[in-house]
Amino acid sequence: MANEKQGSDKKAFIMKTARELIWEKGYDKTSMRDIARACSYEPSNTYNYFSCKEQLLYELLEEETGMMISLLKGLENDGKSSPIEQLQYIIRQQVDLTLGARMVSGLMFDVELRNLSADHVKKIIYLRDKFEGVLHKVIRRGIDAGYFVETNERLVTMMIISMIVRSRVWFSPKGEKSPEEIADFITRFTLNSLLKDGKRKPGFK
Amino acid sequence: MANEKQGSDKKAFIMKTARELIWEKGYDKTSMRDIARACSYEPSNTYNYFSCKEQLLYELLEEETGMMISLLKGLENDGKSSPIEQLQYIIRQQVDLTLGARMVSGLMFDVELRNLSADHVKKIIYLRDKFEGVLHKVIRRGIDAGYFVETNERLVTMMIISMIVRSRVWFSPKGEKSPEEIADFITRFTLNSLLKDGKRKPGFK
Amino acid sequence: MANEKQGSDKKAFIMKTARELIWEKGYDKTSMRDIARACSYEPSNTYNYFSCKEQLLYELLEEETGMMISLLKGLENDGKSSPIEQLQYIIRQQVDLTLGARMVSGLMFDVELRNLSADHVKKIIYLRDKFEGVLHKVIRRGIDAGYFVETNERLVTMMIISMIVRSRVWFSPKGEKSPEEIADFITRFTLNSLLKDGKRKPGFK
Amino acid sequence: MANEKQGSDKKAFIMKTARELIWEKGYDKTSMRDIARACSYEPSNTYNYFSCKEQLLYELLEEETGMMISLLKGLENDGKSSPIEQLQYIIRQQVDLTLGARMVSGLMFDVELRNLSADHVKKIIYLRDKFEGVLHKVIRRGIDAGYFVETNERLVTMMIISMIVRSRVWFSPKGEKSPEEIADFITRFTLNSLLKDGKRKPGFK
DNA sequence: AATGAATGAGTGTTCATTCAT
DNA sequence: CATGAATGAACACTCATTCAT
Repeated sequence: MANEKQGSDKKAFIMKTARELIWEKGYDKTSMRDIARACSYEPSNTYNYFSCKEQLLYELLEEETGMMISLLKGLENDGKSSPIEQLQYIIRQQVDLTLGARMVSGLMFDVELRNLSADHVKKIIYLRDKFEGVLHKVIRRGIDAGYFVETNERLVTMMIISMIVRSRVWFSPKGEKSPEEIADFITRFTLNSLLKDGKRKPGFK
Repeated sequence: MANEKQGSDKKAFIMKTARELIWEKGYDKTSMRDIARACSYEPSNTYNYFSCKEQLLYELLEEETGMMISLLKGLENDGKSSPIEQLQYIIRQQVDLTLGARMVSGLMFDVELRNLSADHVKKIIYLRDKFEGVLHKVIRRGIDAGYFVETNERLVTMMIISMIVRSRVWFSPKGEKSPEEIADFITRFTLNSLLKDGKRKPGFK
Repeated sequence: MANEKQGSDKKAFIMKTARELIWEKGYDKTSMRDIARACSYEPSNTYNYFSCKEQLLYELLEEETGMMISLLKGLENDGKSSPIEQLQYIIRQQVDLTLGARMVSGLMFDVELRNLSADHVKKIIYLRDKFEGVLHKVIRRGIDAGYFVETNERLVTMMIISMIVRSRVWFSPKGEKSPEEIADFITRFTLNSLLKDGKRKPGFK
Repeated sequence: MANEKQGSDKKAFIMKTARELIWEKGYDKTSMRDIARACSYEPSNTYNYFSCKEQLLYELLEEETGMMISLLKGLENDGKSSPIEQLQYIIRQQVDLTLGARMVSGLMFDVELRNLSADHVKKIIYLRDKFEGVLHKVIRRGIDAGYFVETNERLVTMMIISMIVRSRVWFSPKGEKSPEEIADFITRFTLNSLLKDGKRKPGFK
């Protein structure tokens, strides 16, 4: 009768609401009261779903990391598509997650991590490492297959993630570039650095 | 006589202390009490130097941006050194600021900006734009002079800053790479992307 | 068949659990959640058995007082055994109730009384007075029969109860004295004070 | 201008107020708001004087124990007055502390002890043991000097304290007995038990 | 320049309890 | 009988800030 969304999965509804608020104002500035109010119920009720505020943040970040990883499922051992195509695919997916309508991951991840308990940090880092591992492999395969110049794949991974994640800081929905164009730019910028002479395109915008 | 410096330096001392704490724990988690205690005086005394907490943060960020810019002084209209050398110089300076012993700028900048008043945000953004403007020009000069491939210098600027700034997230002082090596890597990664075929080095680590 | 006892015993089970917790932590520090969790069901279920927390406490104290009294049944009008034997019997029973394995009464009684409603307090006091009345009579009979020196039997009653009740504060299960020995000591200490010269034992430990 | 008492020793004023409230309602039922309201200032101000609620209780109990002990100063090594006089003196002082106008110690002590941190409990127990030690010695001296029958002085100490402390539970200011009379009764009851045949009074009320 | 007392709004969280299912 | 969701009042405590001294 009331809110139709609430019936089926109230916990998911709280998480969605909380994510938006934390995304906007940050974990510290978002109070349990804020979240409850935005869900239009009383603060104490939140504790029927999450044991404490930190637990809520943890589940949020866990969900996010999960999403990032799930998009890469199957890619790791996919031998058909070229490393170039794979790189392009990964960057597109992650930029979409960061800047797209579903805006779900990104800088929040980096910054709010320190609000987690040591135990929870460990778990999230474990997931993040799995994600980074996929990127490592793709780049390494590109080098071994002769597409890319010899380089340090771990650092390249960091560069790519940095460019993606921080796009949230300077991206403007009203700006001249769409998320897709930004993804393409990051891809071109990266490939232009990695590809050997002769395999590169002359320029990129 | 012994403490003649203290009079004028007291404010600087508070800022230094505050910067370290905010750097470590974030603006929200750093209370005026924390700062005062670390300075070993009473909280109320802070208000003899700063009208409010937000003002303190503002002056911190202003000082930071100032430092970033001052390192670029003279570079903008320097026609002698090549864009390649200039790029290398800028990246080195900024990485040092971010990861070096004086650790003073970086991600804090991006994140804490939202704790400023609208008016203060405007002022900081103005300074930041000046900084970015130098990078634009350097890259544009590199393109015009035939060193770099044709590209969007604004986006390239963002890529470079992203790679620098976020290095703070994954950098470990105990890790295998020193700040200098990271600066070099970012420089090589960028130049490898920008330089035309034949002008690049075969690989980079 | 197997659990035919459970139906009616469930309430008793809750009371047993609640008593232990309240005994240990006190009424205020024992939440309905605590009790429910210790019974391994949900808090709201408690309200199928007790209208509110105060009611639960009331029934607990009522049960306790009942136990204290029931142990004295028949004693009041028992003309056979001497007042000395009767006093000894009473003290033993009450110390056992306070310090014995079933640990069921004692200081909790004194302290938690203020958590009851005025109405409930009255009822409990009424029962407590009945208990004290038995002690009065025993002592009075001892005086009248020439065993005990002339004294104020009401105050003597208070002394005896005080010694019994507060034993819970300093009693240690690992200590050198067992509950039985403590009961004996209280009995000897009291009798030594009450008995006339010549009827006393020379010393007591 | 406002409250004349506040100026000189505000902390003492808070403690006095808090003691009365805790005495009346118990530690758990007395909120920091209650205490602040009774002092007519805002709750947060309490924390300028006490780091937390537990610290307030601790200082209260420490003060109390201190008072109990200070009344015994000089008694321990006083060879002039007889153990009988000393016992009488101690019981009078403690009953006065418990039931007199200054009502400061007593059952609260026993019960609220569990609200202290382990560390604070240790400190209070240490002080309490000092107090009990004096009683031990007085009784032992009475035995050795031939006044008292041979007995366990530690247990006798417990009996005496129990009778004193719990008087608070049944004492009524409107009742027939004054604190002085109660003290006398406890003294007589005790002495009658301890004194040898022939040294006792025939009865006591 | 520095302090200590004071404030009032706010924080995360707990609690006894209710109610529809 | 039993549950899970919901409530609203309360709690200890923290915060940035003010102000008289």
